[in-house]
Amino acid sequence: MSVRVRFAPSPTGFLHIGSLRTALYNYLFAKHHGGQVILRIEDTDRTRFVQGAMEEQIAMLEWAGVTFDEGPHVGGSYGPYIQSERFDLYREHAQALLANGTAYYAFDTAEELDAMRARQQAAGIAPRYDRSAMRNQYTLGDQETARLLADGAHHVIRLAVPLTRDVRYTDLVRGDVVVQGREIDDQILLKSDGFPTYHLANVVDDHLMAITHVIRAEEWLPSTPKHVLLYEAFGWTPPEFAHVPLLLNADRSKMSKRHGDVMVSDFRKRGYMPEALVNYVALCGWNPGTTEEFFTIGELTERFALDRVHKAGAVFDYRKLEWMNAEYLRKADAALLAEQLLPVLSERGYPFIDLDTVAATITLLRERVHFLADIADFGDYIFGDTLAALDADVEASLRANDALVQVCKGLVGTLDLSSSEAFKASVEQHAVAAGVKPGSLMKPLRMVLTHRDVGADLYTTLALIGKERCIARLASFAG
RNA sequence: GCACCGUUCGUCUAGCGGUUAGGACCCCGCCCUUUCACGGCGGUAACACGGGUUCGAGUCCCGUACGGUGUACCA
Repeated sequence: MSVRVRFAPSPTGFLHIGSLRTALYNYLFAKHHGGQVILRIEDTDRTRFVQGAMEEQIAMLEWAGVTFDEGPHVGGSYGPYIQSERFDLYREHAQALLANGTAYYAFDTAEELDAMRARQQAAGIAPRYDRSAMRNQYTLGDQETARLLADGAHHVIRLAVPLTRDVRYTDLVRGDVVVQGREIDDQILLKSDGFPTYHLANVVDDHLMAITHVIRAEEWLPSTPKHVLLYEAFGWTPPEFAHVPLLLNADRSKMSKRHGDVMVSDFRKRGYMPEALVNYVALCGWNPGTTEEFFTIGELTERFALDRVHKAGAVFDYRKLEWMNAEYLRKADAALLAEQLLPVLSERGYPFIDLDTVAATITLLRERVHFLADIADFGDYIFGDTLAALDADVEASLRANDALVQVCKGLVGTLDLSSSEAFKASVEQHAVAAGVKPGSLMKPLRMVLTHRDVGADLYTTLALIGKERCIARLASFAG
């Protein structure tokens, strides 16, 4: 049987970095086995729906290179792929459960349920739906239930969890998991508004869409027994489950907004390359078993296996991500990067610069920065005509350097940028005349010409700035 | 509280009974470079604790501690 996995986000906002990783693992696993990846939108909670969230999430996924074989945006033969368009299906299936006695009607109000929980809490017992004390099909009887239903009373449908047995399943990441039935709540399947809960919709859809492997985050682990029970109630074979570890904040809590950027769009905005983000995130919880750590998404697909997924959560290390982005920045094609940098440059008000110059600047400076856009700042003395203001003290000490002033003056007429050697020779000539070693002039010269004390090789930098602008800068300093 | 899951350097991790416990990020030192960075070399740093099992345990078992997740008519 062909592998079919699904990524099932709910359209309540932007795509979380953890969701990206879950989607990625699904994608890698399916593609590794030559299977299909399905996108399904779980919008059964009408109150949390956010307009445009689905499109945003798809866009971010595609930016990262995670694509789908089926989904609301590409179609497929198991649709519709949006749960709100499948409501009849859930109702029918809930009815089937009612008919075979694995589900029942309940009529409790929110207040009654709150009171129940308060009582349980006071008594020091676990809050769980008390089937024998609340207003439901069991306590009311079939006749009263039918009457209430006929009256149009608000009701829900709950799963009748068998109290006396264990529920067990094998998790592909964690191994065997056993939970006692009495620990599992009588989960609501169909809400009083007629909409299904996640639990029902998820099981029905996974079955109907022929999903073979459910790969999702660890937070779903505690509710998996309910799902296993649902498959049983329907008489279906459950899919394989794999619960992948969470991405964590530095304090080891579930990765969240308060501790830094968590939306994929944030990372994109900050200038991360998708290849770097995917590579890094893949390594949070999975490794190939070797010491290699650079992988394209294709290589990840080749190597990925669920049995090499780590069990414990991974603290998200922004610094290592940054390092990895820098690595990708150094290896990427300079011409391609130049095209990406061009709009940034014009946004910052630099005059039009030809692509080759931008590419050459990127090649020159990329190993000194972590992000492509940093080059726009770092290379301001190449891209712009005017230099950043000089610190007053620095300027004073520069002007106090007689030899430097003298050399700069001389260079105005004789600066030779035809080659590195020619440049050095022209500096040397004036340095000797001024009675100083040429080497001692390199730093101050850089200061005069770029207003920076650090940078790439001076000759190459100057060549990029161009003779004309260099001479103007020398003249403005020495003149 | 209860249930489930987890626990190797600060962080990501390798390890699947016998290792000087390896790699990467970070940090530090040296080299390269009259700058910065890259690069190269080297260094600091970990098996949560207690019992077993075994000739031998980071590796297997049981406890304890700590942490996380869940405990909704949210997903």
